[in-house]
Amino acid sequence: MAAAQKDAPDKRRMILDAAVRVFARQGFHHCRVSDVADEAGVAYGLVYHYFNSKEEILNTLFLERWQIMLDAIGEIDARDLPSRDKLRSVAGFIIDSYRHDPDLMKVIIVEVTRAANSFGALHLAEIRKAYEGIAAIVEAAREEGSFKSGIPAEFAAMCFYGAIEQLLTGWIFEVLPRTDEDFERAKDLVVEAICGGLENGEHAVRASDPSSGVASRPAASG
Amino acid sequence: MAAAQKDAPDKRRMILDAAVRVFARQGFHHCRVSDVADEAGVAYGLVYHYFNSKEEILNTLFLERWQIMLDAIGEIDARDLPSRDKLRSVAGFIIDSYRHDPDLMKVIIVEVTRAANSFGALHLAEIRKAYEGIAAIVEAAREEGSFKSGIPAEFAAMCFYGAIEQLLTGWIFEVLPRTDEDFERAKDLVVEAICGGLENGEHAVRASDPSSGVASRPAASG
DNA sequence: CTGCAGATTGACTAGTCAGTCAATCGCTGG
DNA sequence: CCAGCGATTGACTGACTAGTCAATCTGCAG
Repeated sequence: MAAAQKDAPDKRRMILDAAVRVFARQGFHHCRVSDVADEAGVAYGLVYHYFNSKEEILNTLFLERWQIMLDAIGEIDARDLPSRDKLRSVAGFIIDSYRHDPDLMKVIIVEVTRAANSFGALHLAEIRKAYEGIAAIVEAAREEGSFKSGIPAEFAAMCFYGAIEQLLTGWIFEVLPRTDEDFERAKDLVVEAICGGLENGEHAVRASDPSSGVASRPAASG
Repeated sequence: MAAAQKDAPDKRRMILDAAVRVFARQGFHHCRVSDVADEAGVAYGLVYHYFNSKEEILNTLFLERWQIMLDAIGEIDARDLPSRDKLRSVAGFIIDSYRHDPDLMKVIIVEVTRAANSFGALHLAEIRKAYEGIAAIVEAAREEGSFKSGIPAEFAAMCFYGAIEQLLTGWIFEVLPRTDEDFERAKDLVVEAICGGLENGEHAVRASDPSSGVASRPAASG
């Protein structure tokens, strides 16, 4: 029993950690279960001793990490802080998650978060909770008047989360620099961009009437 | 030759259109080439008459559409408009692209844009051009002083594009409502959120207009 | 020492599917 | 009417791999 609780979780964890590396390197669909087993240094069959399928490994990885994020968002929301600082904390948490384990975040974003036909659909409810957690922060800000009432909280949450996920994607694809300084700066910049806006407050540039002829056509073909 | 330009492109186009539907419905990895052939109403082998591989179909779909978007962004940038209106046009174009052909945009976002290990990496340069096109608009705004100089144009472009892509993802996953009105409103809201920011300018407009239909998305869901 | 139970092994099976290819179709020009 | 050629067909193959399973190992309790 002591062995069962010392060795067994050990190998299981080794398999999960190996899977993160393999999935991140080759992609879930382009790797074999034997790649994971080899990376973990265990026999092929042992993977199926701990997991029922290849997919279950990915599910486990996602759920483990996502729950941590949901807990973090909930905890941040409960703090007594200005709304902007709460969003800054959320951005900081997600960015630090990437910094701490880029492979895992890569796998979650690439293989789950955007996989509308497989894992994404399966975990839709979980993914949604993250939006809702952020929306709760925005909603409180709207009610207290610090955020615009004209932008629905759920909509604002999507924009905010989307901006952050795009930054992670930029790092994953190596189109954005990845020094410690870049990560730290990004935390502040993304909050400034979304909460404060891109426009200069001083100039107070008024946009033209949105219903006017600012044409946008998707160039219909076929 | 008349036949070659009338019939041949016809079947080819039927295969491409069928592939969009099948890829969107089942996902690129979860469908068979025979599914595409069946959907198109052609024989299996004909797919390989027009395309060298299953992947080439996806590449073709992506490149066709992405080029249209790059052209649109370039054309919008060249217009004589305030920067905010340019970004409004870009957002409008992308959102209308989704509205016009949701399956195609779903495939592009789900199978290419976020597929860091396969197609995404292959088309990284193309994807990047979109960021750069948006960044050019932001950069002009910074130089003329209407946008904050403290937020790098490339960074702002990532946030802006990320917010839009997240909206599309929300529609794809059906977590956001998809009426015509929702699409139209989203165009203005995303620009207001990113350019104007979520925060209230100077004064909190607390109990100004609670009955207005602007903020009418109930957050009552559990 | 013995036997159980869970951990571990890796060869094997069963099924899948991308891509091939030889045959056939159908148009067009001679 | 035929020859030629691209378009079209769909059965077939070769390669791949997720998941199974019977054998083996290991630690421990009796």
